[in-house]
Amino acid sequence: MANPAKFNRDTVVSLACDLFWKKGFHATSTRDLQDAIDLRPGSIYAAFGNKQGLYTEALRHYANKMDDLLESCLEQHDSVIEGLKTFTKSALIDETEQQSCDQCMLIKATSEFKHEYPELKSLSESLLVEFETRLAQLFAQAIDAGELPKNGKAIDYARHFQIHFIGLRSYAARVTDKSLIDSLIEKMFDAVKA
Amino acid sequence: MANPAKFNRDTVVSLACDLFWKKGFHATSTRDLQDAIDLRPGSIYAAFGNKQGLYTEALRHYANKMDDLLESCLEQHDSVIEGLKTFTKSALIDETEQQSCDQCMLIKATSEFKHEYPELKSLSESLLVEFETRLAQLFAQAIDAGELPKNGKAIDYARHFQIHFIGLRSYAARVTDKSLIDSLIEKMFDAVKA
DNA sequence: ACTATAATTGAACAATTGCTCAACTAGGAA
DNA sequence: TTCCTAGTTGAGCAATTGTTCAATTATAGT
Repeated sequence: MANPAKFNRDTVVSLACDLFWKKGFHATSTRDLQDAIDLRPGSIYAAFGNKQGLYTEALRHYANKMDDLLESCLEQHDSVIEGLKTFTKSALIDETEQQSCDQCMLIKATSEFKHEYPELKSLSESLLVEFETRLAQLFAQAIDAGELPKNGKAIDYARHFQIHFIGLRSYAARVTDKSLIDSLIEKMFDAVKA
Repeated sequence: MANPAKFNRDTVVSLACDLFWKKGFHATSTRDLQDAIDLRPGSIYAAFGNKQGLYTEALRHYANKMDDLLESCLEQHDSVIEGLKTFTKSALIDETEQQSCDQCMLIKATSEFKHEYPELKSLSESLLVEFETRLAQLFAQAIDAGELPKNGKAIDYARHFQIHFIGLRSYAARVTDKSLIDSLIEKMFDAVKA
C-alpha cells in the first residue's frame, strides 16, 4: 500500500456525525463537511462514495456511541433500573449541555427520510428497532431480578421507556433549567416501578 | 383595487404548510412550493416576501389548526380530561394516518432552527409555550372540577402531558398497528388520573 | 372606452449545491 | 534509487437553489 491515508477514519466520522446531528442531512452542505472534517472533496468521495455514504457511517457511529454509553452506565450499577436512570440523565442532561443537540439523531433521521432516501430511512428505523430490542432485554432482566413486578411485560416497559425518553429529550431541548429535567427523570423512574 | 389576487391565501398557506410539515424547511425547494401551491415566483414573493415569510405563515397556520382541533375536541365532552384524550387520539391516530407526518411541526421546527434562522427559532418556541400555557389552563380547570386530585399542580400535569404526547407521536410514526397506539393512549390517561 | 394600478408571468440572475477529475504528491516494494 | 500505486489537491462542472424584474395581463374606478 503506497502513500497510506493521512486522516483517521473514526475521527472524521465522529466530526461528521456531530455536524450532521446538529444541522441535519439537508442543511449540511458538503462545504460545511469539508471544513468540519478538514478533507478535500476528492478524499471524501474516495473514502465514503458520496454525502449519503458519509452520513450512513455517521448515523452508525451515533448508534454505537449511544450503545456504548448505555453499556457503561449499566456496568456502574448492580441494578438494571439504576443503570438506565444514569443513562437517561447522561443522555438528556450531560450530553445536551455539551452538544446542544436537541433530539436523538435516529429520531431526527426517521423524520428527515420518511419520504426520501429509502436506504437512510430503513437504516435509521432498524437502528431504532435494535435499540428497542436491547431495552426489552434489559427490562426482562430487571423483571427476572425482581426489580420490577413479575406480571409486567418487558416489551411494554421498553415501549414506555422510549416514549418517555424521547418526549423528555424534546422537552429538555427547550428548557434551560436542568434541575427540572433531573426531577422529571426521577419521576419517570418512580412511575416505572409502580 | 385593480386586478385582485386570483388565489385564496388560506388555501395557499394550508398547502404550503402540508409540504413544509412533510419535508421540512430545508428540503422544500421553492420549485416544490410553486408546484404545490400553483403560483409563479413573482406572485409568491409579492404575497409573502420570501421562502421564510411563507414558512412563517405556514407554521402559524399549523399552530392554529392544532388549537382548533383541541377546542373542538373539548367541546365534545363535559370532562376536560376526556376532551384531551379525544384530542390526543385525533392528532396521533387520525391525523398521522391521512397526513403521514410523523412529528409535531412545531417540534420539527425548533429542531431545524436551533442554530439558524433566529426568527423562526423564536417563533416556533413561542408557539410551543402558548400551547403549554393553554394546557396548564385546562389542567387547572380539571383540578377545579375535581377530575384530578387537588394536591397536583396544573403546570406539572401540562409538562407530563406534553412529554407523553411528543414521545407517543414519535413512536406512532414508526408503528403501523394503530390499535397499539390507541391502547398506549388509554394507558397514558389512566396514569394521569393516578 | 380609457386609464391607472395591482397581480401574474416566466425567463434569467447570482450563488450554492453535490460531485468529478486530471494533475500532483508521497511512501512501500523492487 | 526507482518505480508503482494509492492518496491528496483544488479548480471547476452541471444542476439546483432562492430570488428578481421587465413585460404582460386583468380589472375597478372614471
